[in-house]
Amino acid sequence: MNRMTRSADANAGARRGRPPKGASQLSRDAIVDATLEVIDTGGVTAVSMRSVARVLGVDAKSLYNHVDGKDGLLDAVAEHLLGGVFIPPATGDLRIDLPAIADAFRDRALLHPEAAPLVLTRQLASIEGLAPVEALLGALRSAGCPTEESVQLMRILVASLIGTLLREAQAGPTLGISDTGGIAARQKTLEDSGLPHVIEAAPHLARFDRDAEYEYAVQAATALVLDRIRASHGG
Amino acid sequence: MNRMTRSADANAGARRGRPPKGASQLSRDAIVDATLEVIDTGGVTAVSMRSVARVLGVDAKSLYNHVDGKDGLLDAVAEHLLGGVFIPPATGDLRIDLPAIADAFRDRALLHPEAAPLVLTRQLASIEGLAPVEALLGALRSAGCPTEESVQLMRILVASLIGTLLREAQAGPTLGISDTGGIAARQKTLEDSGLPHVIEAAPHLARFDRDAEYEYAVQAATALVLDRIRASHGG
DNA sequence: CCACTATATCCACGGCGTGGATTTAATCAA
DNA sequence: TTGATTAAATCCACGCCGTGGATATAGTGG
Repeated sequence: MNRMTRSADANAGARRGRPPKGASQLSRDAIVDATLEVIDTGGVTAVSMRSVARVLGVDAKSLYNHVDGKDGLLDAVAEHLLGGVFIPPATGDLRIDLPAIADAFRDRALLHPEAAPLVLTRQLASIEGLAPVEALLGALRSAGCPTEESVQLMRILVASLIGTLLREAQAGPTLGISDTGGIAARQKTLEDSGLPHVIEAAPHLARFDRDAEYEYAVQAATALVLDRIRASHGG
Repeated sequence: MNRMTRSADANAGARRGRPPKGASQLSRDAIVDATLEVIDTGGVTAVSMRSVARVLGVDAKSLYNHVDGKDGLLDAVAEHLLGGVFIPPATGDLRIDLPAIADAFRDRALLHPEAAPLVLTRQLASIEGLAPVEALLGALRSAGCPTEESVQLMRILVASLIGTLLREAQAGPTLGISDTGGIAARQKTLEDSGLPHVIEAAPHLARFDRDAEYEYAVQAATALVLDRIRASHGG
């Protein structure tokens, strides 16, 4: 499962100049892959020019030939993930198409859970990652929603999707199994807050079902859009 | 506008032991204030134990007596901001109370724009910052919404508010004045995307009116809640 | 008065991002 | 073919960073 195994590791006293033709070239893609490996292992905070270079068996400064510093590296990772969102063909039914777009985005964003904050919070200037926007606009427009309102609705949908996924990603690798100890502790904390409605709702607040929350949010957002469209051009 | 001006600056060869009674004691609040100063000046990335200590005219390790490392420092800042959310008394009308809660949260989150990501993305285990949750639950419950559904709706509201404010904060200090050059450039980029609906909507996508987007999002979220409640216990 | 604890500084270590110099190989112009 | 240019790599070094550990000073409780 190594990278192309340039040398053993840690890059001890390697060749000095540009690598000969046949030799394995460092590439932007390989760098992004290595970075994702680091992220999966130790989280985003474990990413450093040096740690990524170490995975590749390469000098840190070599990365600069393919990527624009650490920030550019993280941008590249976000773009790579966002660019890989696969949205199924539209059916023309918003009740199907909106959830499908959201699902595609979610799948990609949570593929590498530790990398989710990157995907969800980086604002990239690039063209990559526009596919979901295009798909959402297409779905809304073909449902009869005028252009400007489509943009507004699209923004709301994206914002609440991002908010929902951010929470899901931050909830950690809690798989909902035998986390009951954590739940009980959380509930106790909430009950100690002294806030009446928080106390009343503590059992529900302490619990967290990733899929159920996501489904509920998507369903609500879809209903919102349908209402808006009905009210706008139907009434 | 200095901190209490312990020494001139950079803390050159200061006293060595515990400060005498009358002398200015370092405090958690002073540290949080200094951190916000650093954030306002240079963004979250400019925060370091050393930079904050420099502002206070103090050794970096002194901060550890009041704050649990750098992560604890940032948590303290987030808690401080979240704890200061002031929510006006409820009127009983969701159409007024929900926007009021959102406004209070927004005001506080954008008070220090560079610190917004902290407030919006940190998950804090503490009791602080539960006020908005309490207020939202109270508003929903007193509108007749059952406990569990109130929790679900509250989560949706929080998620979309966070998503919206995150976008607003990331949009940078664009004050909407004479940014037309940037708008035009953004529109050009979008038109080069090759995506038909993006191209069609480019003029709207390129533009960004902070307040208008926020108002629209809050209004939509409020409408969503009203519909849900009507459908649920009214129908 | 003495032990203990709280609060401060100083020192030091290993890791970080990256500017700059150097080395090697590929590529292109003549 | 040959020489200049460019691309891709390593090495070196600087000034930051978080923080572990030692030390010093002052308050505090028996």
